[in-house]
Amino acid sequence: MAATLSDVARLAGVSIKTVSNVIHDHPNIRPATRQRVLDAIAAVGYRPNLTARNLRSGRTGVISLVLPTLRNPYFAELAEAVIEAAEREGLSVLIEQSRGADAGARANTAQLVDGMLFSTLGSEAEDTGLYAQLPAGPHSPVDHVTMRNTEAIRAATEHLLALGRRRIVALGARPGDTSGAGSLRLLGYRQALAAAGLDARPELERAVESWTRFDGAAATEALLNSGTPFDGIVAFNDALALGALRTLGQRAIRVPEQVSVIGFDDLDDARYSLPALTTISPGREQIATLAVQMLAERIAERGEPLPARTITVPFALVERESTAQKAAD
Amino acid sequence: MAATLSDVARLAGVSIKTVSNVIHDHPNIRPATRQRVLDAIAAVGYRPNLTARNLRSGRTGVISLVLPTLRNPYFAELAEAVIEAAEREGLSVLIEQSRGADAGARANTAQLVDGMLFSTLGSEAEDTGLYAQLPAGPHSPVDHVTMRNTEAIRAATEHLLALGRRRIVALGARPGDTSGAGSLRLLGYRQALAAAGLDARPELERAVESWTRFDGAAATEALLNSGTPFDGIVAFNDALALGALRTLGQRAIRVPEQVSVIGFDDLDDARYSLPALTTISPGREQIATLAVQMLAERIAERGEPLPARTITVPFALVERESTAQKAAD
DNA sequence: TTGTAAGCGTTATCAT
DNA sequence: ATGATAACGCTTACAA
Repeated sequence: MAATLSDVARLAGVSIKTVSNVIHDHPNIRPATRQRVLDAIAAVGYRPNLTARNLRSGRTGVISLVLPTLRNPYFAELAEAVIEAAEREGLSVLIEQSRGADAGARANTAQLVDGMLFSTLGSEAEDTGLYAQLPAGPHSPVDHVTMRNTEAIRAATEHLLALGRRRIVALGARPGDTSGAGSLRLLGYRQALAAAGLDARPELERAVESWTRFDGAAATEALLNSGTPFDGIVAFNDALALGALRTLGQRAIRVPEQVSVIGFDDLDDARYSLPALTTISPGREQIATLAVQMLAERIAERGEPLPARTITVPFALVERESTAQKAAD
Repeated sequence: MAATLSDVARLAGVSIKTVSNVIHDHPNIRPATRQRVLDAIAAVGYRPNLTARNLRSGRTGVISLVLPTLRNPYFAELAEAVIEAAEREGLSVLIEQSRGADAGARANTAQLVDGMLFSTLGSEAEDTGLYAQLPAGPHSPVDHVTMRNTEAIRAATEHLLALGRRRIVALGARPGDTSGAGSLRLLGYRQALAAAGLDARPELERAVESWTRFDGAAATEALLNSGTPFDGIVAFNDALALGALRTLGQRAIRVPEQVSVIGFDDLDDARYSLPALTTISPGREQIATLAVQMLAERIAERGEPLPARTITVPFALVERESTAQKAAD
């Protein structure tokens, strides 16, 4: 149905090579010929067939982004950042939902894309940045753009300490975790307490099943019911913090007057919660940009396998209402 | 680099046609031959080249979803639903962000995909379901899966009326709107009031710039400042309703005791707000499923252009805390 | 400056 | 039951 190169060539009375030359702005084309070709292109409404071009070039201009779910605003905002970064590199993004980046799920579209981005590598629901890999094989090198999990939560905790908080809850610890964002963040919390000369209190390290608003609300509920006194909450992500705010609101506990709350992720939601949530901005745009760039490099260097690289991006603490200074202090 | 059909054929000592036959489970293959081919496939780690297959078949197995932004949970949840529906049809989804489905943006990946889904057709930021179209041309027929905008808001308004509310605000009207979801929903609101024998009060129809949490909060602020008394809010989407809840919370106005609030969209957020938001569930999964199916049909019927079709899906009213019956009533 | 022709990896039509 | 071989639409040496 669609017009092809030879349709155009026939109409213009030239060879397909000449048409191709015009399309690719090759030098050495007589202006008259060029014009004739352009007219023919317009006349038949020619659009290059990208599939054929892809077969020839071995590239598709598409990368895939594998993430657990778009319903989680963290991943939705990450996806948006990736799509924008990819567009800047002239790449389109195919989104694939998959818990745990199992090879099976990858194989799905692996032949269709030039490269793949994973928001999480293991089966842990937690994420720490982005992984980039060519679709080549399971053993090809993986680049990683990550964030300063430990330092950021340490800074968050120190922020509450500086406000005079002394009974600070770590919301989001996970029992058996020894790796992943959870344990890195717990470490930062403990470091901050230790540096301030405070003892770690196990009853202030609250475990959750998953880093969701629901679990944040439930854990806060349980915390209140336990009677353990506290005056600050360092939540390991914004969803947990927003859940905590909900429970505190329900129980009529005032934030920030009675309890200071800080999150991690800087979701759009954090700006509109009541009160607006102080949080760690992990550098999402930069993570997306760098991961896409590294992947684009790998795609370009096809054949010369670059060694796996890891980049860590800086974070920022965004102060909002939930940790505002108490008026009477 | 990757093994091809002829690599396999050479190793198995057969022709590529035979290999292809084995791959496609064609009949009439001697078991011994089949086994030899399968062994060869395993030996060289052969994976079919999808790009070549696409060129041959004229299909890519990819559709694109064009939407304004993933940061808006409405679109993120819609995207998730579309991706899941597409997976069921064996399709992958490429996400493209674009305000207003201008032809320029479409052309981008049009050659790469078998079909396109738009969450909004005109330049209006509002959406009403999904539009489905082949990448063929701007004049090809467009299918539309939509929701009962008017009936749903009418039901929402009647829900508040049934609770005894009489001064019900319509939050989300837009000044010059004569078409699109906004005007359809305003119509439903007015119908409900009229049916209840109530006069429409212009001061209760509150305009907003955009259907965001921010504007919902601001409009509610303005409403309170205006001194206009009201006891219910029908928000034209959940974002507006959540913004309203924020302002009401800040002003210590109790929901649902003093004011009942109902939204539209049934976002995940609606479940976790304080109080949890009563809302209209517009049948998002069904919209996504039907739109993908219609598109898949069009892709299959390539050549026999089906006429443009429109399907309207049913809605449901989801009762939560924000319209709970007042205890003392 | 332009044309001819090979080849990307498949699928599918013919023979055999 | 299997093999040659011609497309699919494009890019690109190589010729002319």
